[in-house]
Parts: sequence; structure tokens; C-alpha cells
Amino acid sequence: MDDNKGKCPGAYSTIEIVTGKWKPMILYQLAQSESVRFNELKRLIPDITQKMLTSHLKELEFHDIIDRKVYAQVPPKVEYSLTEYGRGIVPILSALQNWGKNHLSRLEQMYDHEKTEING
Amino acid sequence: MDDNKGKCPGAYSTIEIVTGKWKPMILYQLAQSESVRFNELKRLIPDITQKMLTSHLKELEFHDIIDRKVYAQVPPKVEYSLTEYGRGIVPILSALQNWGKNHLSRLEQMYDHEKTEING
DNA sequence: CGGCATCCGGCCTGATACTG
DNA sequence: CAGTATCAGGCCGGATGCCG
Repeated sequence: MDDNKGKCPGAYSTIEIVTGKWKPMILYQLAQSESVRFNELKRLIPDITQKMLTSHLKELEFHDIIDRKVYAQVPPKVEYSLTEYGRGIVPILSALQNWGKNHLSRLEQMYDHEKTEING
Repeated sequence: MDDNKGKCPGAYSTIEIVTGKWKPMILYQLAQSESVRFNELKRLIPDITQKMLTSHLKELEFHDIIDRKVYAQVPPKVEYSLTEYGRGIVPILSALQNWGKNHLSRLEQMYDHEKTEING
């Protein structure tokens, strides 16, 4: 990793890429299948707006994390998929998820503990 | 905010915690030593403002990632350190950093390649 | 030394309407 | 189907000044 005087550990580039309210879930969904169409993604992530989905997909494509394949036909068809490079992020997502799940159950435990104290 | 019927990976809780322009670096710095004082952190992260440092530290403390130890004395002294729990994040930071470094060197390679093509 | 309060600008996000 | 365009709001981050 970067030395101290270089101040910023390389984490930022990753965080910048993974950050965004929906990017982790987009990547997660893409990691589940070979390729996903635009509206399918929208269906898989109901709360996302088209604008956010589009812009995030664009960013991810720019960073060469995902691949965008356009079929010149009517009706239009666009498929998104993780690039070989993008698959390198999956383990990080997993780590994030594992930690997050762990964290959530920890929170629940603390909550239960509180309840127990109150009820007991 | 998490699960849309279990579809959302727990990544969010982690991202929420680690996200913030400076949090990764704060955690990184704290991971380097047993404990760090407020102004020391500010010195280690020159570009951060006091406000951001304070608020981020508060959030991290709230999430039980870091410990805040106040010495009732003059001049005041406050030390921050990773909690045992917080140390669980370090591997994630490392993964982030590794991927980030990889990514950066990849970018450099692409840049060099472009230059070569232009110059050649 | 280690904060907090206030104000402010910009980016991120979102709702809605339109296009090829 | 897969976007683009426009407008609006809210939160994040930054600068400055005050306090124990």
C-alpha cells in the first residue's frame, strides 16, 4: 500500500467505484448471471430510478468493470455483464457483505439484549 | 434500507460505515498504531477539516468501530483507537487497497500504452 | 488541545416528461 | 425497450468563528 507520506491509501479508487447508493447491488446482480438486460436490472432493483441505473452503469462501464453490449434491432436490446476485470471486485463485495451481515446480526443481538434487560 | 426480500447483499451496512471521503484513511491511520490523538490524526491527514474529522470519528465511534478515550486534564487529551470489533474491518480495507492499487497501475499501463501509440 | 455552531456551495439523488 | 433532458431537493463536505 501507499506509504504514509503518499497519504491516500489506494482504497479510494475502489471506494469511488463501488460507492454510490446502488452500485454494490448492481454489481451483485451482474455477478449472479452471465448478462442482464437493462429492464431486468431495473426489475431486480425495484427502488432504483432509471436515471441512477443509467448513470451508474455508465460509470461502471467507463471503469471497465462492466461490459455493455448493444443489439441493433427493434425492439432495442442492451445487455450488461461483468468484465473479466470486473469479476475481481466480487471478492471485495463478498467481504463487504460478510462483514455487513456480521455487523447486522451484532446489532440485532445488542437490540435483543436491550429488550431482555427491559423485560427482565 | 437493506434487503429487498433478501436480494440486497449486506454490503450496504459496511459501505455506509466505510464510506465518507475520509473514513478509509482514518481507519487506515488508526490501524497503524495503538492509539492516535486528535491533532495527530489531523496531522496525518493534512487535507481533512476539523469538522469532517470530528464528525467521522463520531460516526465511527457510534458504530463501535473505534474507541474514544478522554483524559480529564489540562491540556485536554483525547485518544482514538480501533476497537477489537473495528479491527475486523482492516482486512476489508486491505482488499480495497490492493484492488485499488492494482486498478491504478492498470490505469497507468493504459496511459503509457496510449502515449506509446501516440509517440510511435 | 479538542472540539462545536453556523453558513454556504456543490454534488448526488430523485420525479417527471420526452425520444428513437 | 432503453434510454435522454430538465428541474428540484437534500445531504455532504468545506470555511470560518467561538468555547471549555
